[in-house]
Amino acid sequence: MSKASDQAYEELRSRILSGELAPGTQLKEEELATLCGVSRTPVRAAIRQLEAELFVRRTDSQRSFVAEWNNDDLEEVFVLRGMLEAYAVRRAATRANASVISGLNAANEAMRTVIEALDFDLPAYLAANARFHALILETAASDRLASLLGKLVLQPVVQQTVRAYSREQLLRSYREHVEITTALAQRDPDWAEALMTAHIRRALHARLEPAEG
Amino acid sequence: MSKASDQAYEELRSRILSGELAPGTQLKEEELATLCGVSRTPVRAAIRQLEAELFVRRTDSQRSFVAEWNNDDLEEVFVLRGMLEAYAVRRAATRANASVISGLNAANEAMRTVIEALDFDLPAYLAANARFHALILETAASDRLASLLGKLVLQPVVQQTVRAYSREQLLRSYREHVEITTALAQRDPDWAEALMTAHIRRALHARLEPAEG
DNA sequence: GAGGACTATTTAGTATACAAAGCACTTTCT
DNA sequence: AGAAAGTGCTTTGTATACTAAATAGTCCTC
Repeated sequence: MSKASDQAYEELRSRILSGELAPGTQLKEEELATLCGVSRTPVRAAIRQLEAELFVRRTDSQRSFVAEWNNDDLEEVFVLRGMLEAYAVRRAATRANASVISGLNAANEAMRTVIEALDFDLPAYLAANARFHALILETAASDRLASLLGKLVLQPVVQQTVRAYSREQLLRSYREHVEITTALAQRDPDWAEALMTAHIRRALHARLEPAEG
Repeated sequence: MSKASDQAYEELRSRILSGELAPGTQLKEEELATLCGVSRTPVRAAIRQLEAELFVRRTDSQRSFVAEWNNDDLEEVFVLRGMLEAYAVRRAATRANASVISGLNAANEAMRTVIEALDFDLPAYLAANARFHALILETAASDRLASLLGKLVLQPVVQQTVRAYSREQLLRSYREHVEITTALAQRDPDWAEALMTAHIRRALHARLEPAEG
């Protein structure tokens, strides 16, 4: 995409994530065009993109709304994401080199630093987490897999998941990342896959049952 | 989508499937607009749709080309499709009712009829095959899963796969469908899943090594 | 003759005006 | 009063003209 399309996309995406455009809100092209300071054309492109990424749903009569999430949707996304990320990490295990491993270690260190800090820096945590998963996906070297996962790694979901985490759960998640990294360094696809499956599954349950700590 | 967009989409899709728009061909909006008898706007929408479905790939500089397929791409798609269809049939196993089972049986019967006929009717075979898989997907009742699989059930691939099949292989595929149907009727998710995984995996190998019969 | 920059041509992106389709409200008929 | 049809308003779809970017081809320089 180009300038105006990107602008519209970023603008809408961030407003959806922040909740300014709440779930269920109807997205009207003209209104959004004014909001983003571009014409309807790039707004249309942005909406279609967000629709492909499941941030937006479309009715039969072609009207767009900010997607709403119930527990079934949530479980569905986590299960699918679990399958695909497990496959990704399996592929990554046979492709990871020293530079990948050190990249993963760096992301893990960043995450630990955030967790151990006195005031919790959510954006930094999310960035480190995203870097870890993105690096694995990149190492898996599968365009199609990346394209599918792109539609499932839904930031609002992850965000809420992290909010629901206690510090102990965050630490546990960090340790899982470290162990996955070890499995990759050992080039053990089975180990990596099993760990990733458990990792994603734990995130689902953390999200379904609010943290107790 | 609406009239012009649909028209452009169908037009382009069928020309890609037929090979008239060969893999590697650059898709130029203006040219295609003339071809489809609509303006560039709906053509753009159609191209983006085909891109999401992986029929079309896009370069960094936003130019579009008909996707080319090598064996790695093929394997990747089959593996991903295998995972997702296995999950679909697992869900379907707990949701299938009598009407679903009879629908699957009908598709299977249609497939058998085509295989046993003297001159092989490829479109009829593909239709029966598609009906079987579509019905399972529908029974799985997961919008997101459907959306992901929609991007992977690539007709050109399936088409070539069937061409590569010998009559014996076709019969084997038919029998697998029958057995999957039985597993669903028994509401046995594990059985259904294992069968589906094997079914898709066999299709991959049939495609990779041309038929000997 | 090769490399690099400039220009022309091709192609995609954007804005805008107009057309068509939905939706909601009102009004009318039973 | 309820249902159905009509009408106007809202929203999306399409065409087209214009803008920006990228590519390829040419010419100049070394």
